[in-house]
Amino acid sequence: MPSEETANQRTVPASSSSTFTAETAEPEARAAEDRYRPAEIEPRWQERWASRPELYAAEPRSSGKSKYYVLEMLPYPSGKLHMGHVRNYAIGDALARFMWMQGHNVLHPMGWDAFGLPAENAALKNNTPPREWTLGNIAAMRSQMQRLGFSYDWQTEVTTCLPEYYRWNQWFFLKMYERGLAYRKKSKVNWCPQCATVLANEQVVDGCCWRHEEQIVEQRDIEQWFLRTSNYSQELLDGLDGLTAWPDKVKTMQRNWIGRSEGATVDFLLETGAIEAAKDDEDLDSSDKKARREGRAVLPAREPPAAPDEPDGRAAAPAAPISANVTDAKAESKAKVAPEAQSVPEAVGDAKISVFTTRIDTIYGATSLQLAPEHPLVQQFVAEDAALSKEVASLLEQQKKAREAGDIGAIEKHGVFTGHYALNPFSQERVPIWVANYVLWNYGTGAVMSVPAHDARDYEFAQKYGLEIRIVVLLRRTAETIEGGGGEAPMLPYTGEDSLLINSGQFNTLGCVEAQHKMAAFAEEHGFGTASVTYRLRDWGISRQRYWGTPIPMIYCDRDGIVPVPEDQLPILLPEQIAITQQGGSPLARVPEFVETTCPRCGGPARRETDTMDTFVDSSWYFYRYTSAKYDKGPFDTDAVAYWFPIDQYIGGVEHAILHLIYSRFWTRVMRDMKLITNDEPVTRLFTQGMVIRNGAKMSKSKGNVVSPDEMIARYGADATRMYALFAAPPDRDLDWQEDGVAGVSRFLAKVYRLVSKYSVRAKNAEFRPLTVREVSPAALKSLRKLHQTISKVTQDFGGRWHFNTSIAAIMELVNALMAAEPALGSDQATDLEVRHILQNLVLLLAPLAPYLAAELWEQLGNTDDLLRQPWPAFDAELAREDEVELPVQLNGKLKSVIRVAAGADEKTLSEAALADPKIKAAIEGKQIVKVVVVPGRAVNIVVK
RNA sequence: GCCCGGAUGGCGAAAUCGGCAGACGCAGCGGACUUAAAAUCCGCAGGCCGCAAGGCCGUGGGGGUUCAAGUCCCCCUCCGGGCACCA
Repeated sequence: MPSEETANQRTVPASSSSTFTAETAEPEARAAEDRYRPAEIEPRWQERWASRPELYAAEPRSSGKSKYYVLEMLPYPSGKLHMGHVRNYAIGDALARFMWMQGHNVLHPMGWDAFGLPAENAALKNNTPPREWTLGNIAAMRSQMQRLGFSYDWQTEVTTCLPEYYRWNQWFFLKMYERGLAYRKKSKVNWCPQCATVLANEQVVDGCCWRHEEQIVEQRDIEQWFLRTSNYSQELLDGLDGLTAWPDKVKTMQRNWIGRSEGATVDFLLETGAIEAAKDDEDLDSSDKKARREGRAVLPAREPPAAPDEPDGRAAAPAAPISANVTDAKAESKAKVAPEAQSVPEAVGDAKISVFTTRIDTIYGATSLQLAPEHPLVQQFVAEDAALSKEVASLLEQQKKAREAGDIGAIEKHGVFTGHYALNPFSQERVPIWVANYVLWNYGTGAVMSVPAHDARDYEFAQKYGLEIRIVVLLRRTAETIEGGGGEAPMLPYTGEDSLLINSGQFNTLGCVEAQHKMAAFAEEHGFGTASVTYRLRDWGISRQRYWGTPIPMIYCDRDGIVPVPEDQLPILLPEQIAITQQGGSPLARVPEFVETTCPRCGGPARRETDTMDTFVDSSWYFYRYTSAKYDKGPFDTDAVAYWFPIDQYIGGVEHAILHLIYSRFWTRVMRDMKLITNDEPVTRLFTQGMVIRNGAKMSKSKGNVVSPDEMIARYGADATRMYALFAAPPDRDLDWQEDGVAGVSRFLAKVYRLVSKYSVRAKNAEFRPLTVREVSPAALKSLRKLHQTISKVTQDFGGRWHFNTSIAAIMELVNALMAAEPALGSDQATDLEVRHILQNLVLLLAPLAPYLAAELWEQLGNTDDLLRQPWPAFDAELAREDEVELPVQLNGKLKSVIRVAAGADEKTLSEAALADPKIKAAIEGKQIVKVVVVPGRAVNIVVK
């Protein structure tokens, strides 16, 4: 038997000392007495791992193992990792290593979100080309990651600023253009007059330019490319219900962002004669509005109609038929104008005003209409009324100011009567048309009906301007007569069961909800409205007037208008020799070699689009590329994606809850509709880790509370740094960085090192195999029990809640227990087999948490194969079982004593044992026992009086 | 204003199903080893009263359910985050 044999091979007689020490004759023995030196261990293993790039590579799809794709959000290559990165990656790495050990085929990649403005700023500051700066930063950060020992497969590395990657951004863009999902239109952007350039939203701080703190950022209308995210609003919303393993918080944020609102659009006819010219002059924007109002998606003016054979009708809606002719004609004429010179004339009018309302049931209480200052009809009114024009300009200015101050919610309500009236389609009542600064042009139809009695905002406005406040909803229980309007009106917005309509013609006596349905149906029947749904989610403007991004593959030709770059001409390379200056506008526009090209259609001279894409485009699909990072026939190998997707676990900061995570859900659906992939969602499980804070604030340079990972590694080692990041708090909560805590973890690792290396010589004598409870020696039983209890605890934590802090605490307890049991373990009371079993399993438990130390000790225990592919320790319930347990005994719910009883004792035994306890006996002396509550395995409570 | 989180010793935290509140670690105190220090090891440690045995109080505050509440229910306070004249 191996156990006997190895026992005989013991090199040192156990009787030589009460605790076993390896003899100095052995070379390992000197190492064994040595201290834990991460500065020596870690670089040694880094070198060994670096020389074996296949070590962390996923196995072939045919491996037969079940796949597990674990991913951390890719970083922007700023040049240095911060502690937030370390925490994020330590979580992912622990999981990846655990999953390998659980026998999965693991994909665990890393890449770089490498386009973006900081590179241009660095270029300005240091006169370094953005590419050079970025690639240098990547190299530095990659080496930091390697020093931290993360198990990334660097063979699948993705860098978004390289043409091999961004050409597929361009390809996707062309595909979306073909499908009507990419379009160009004029839109408002942030503009800094001093920089003479467009700013990203992130560069606008409290309404001012980030470089010129006193400079208020203006809104300018600029032609931009948009992706039609709004086509997927409903699907993106519905999809959230299926994401059961996403945090509720993130789903709620996305729901808010998508902002679905159910209601109705209702047309108010403009009073006859108001604007002669308006009649029958359906223009671009008004047809847009009409389409919106009719619940259809709006197609842009200048793009081909959507393909009729849409896979499932989800992606693109048909063009609005009413305006198709007009649209096409305009598209024709406009396409011939140079892009810079293009301007979309504002709409000139409509014979009716559509309003979107969630409260059609209150329409009889609408005592005015309020239009947004930008509403086309307002423009028309203004044209013939100079005084009104001034007032409207001032309203617009107020709105702009408020928006710039980021404070649109607190704007003081102002409005002006236009002098015109519309007709309420239900009551035929004349309703004054106002312009108001609180009505937003980019939501709903840009016009609202004002019902002061049942809406707080409308009430405030009506009070101020003396408009009629007409109650049309009563609390049913208080209503006496319909005609008299006797009864109590509900608190402002009320639609509950107890509601009752009055003053509402044929709809009187209905409840609000019922009325909403009936009135929408009525409007539809009579052709002046329809039930409709509005979303807050808007199309995604991706044009950036910047250099360091993906060039948008479009060409402007004087003859042929906007012409997409033919696919076979991709990639459109970003020119690299370019002077970065502070001059405004797109830097690429000043590179003639880039701009000047020939039209793919007519061969004549033409100009390239000089804007680049938002970098969120890059990160919307990068994780698909990891599955086949070197593939060059498409963005990815669809078979590889089919195997690996969806991502099993995605880990990152909650700050990406909306932008990146909505965009990538959108992109996934577009790719699905393109038949590239079959999954609807990219990510099955999402985990958002907490921030790393120090001295009460998020680590940041400006707060001066940053701790550098390099410094921590130099002082305590990568293992201790990582493990502290997992130990100091559960991963979903904010983590308070305390350097003393890192020192504590480091001390713990040193203790493990001493313990294992002290007995490694002895352990090597025995094989490593499972033990049964029958064969273990009495001296080792306690340690083995603790070991298996720990295995159970750690395995549970990894599989479920990810509370690595308690896993680590459990392993610390185990090590403390082993130290206490050292006399027994070190003597021949315990066998080599048992020592090996305990130490080797301890090392396996540590493998995902402290990979360097684990690898080192794994080798000291005589193993030569890779720790990463070892099976996770097997839990033996028999070995873990305690035969005696302590149970609290309460008196009237208060702890009075603790009894030791056999595990699994029945109620009667427990009750008797509790009552026999001397402390309890004394305490209940002379009292009457009302009852004894026994919960086996939990507690005994004696109720007395 | 609306929607999410959170509040437990000097500090980070634990208590997964309602059953010994404070595991584990940090900082602290005492001791062993040492000429000394470092390192290491052992012990103490929620608050108040008490020489002690022991008692009382204690998970942001107030109420409730229960044999039993950090945990469940109702109300409130404070802190963090998201959204916001969204019609």
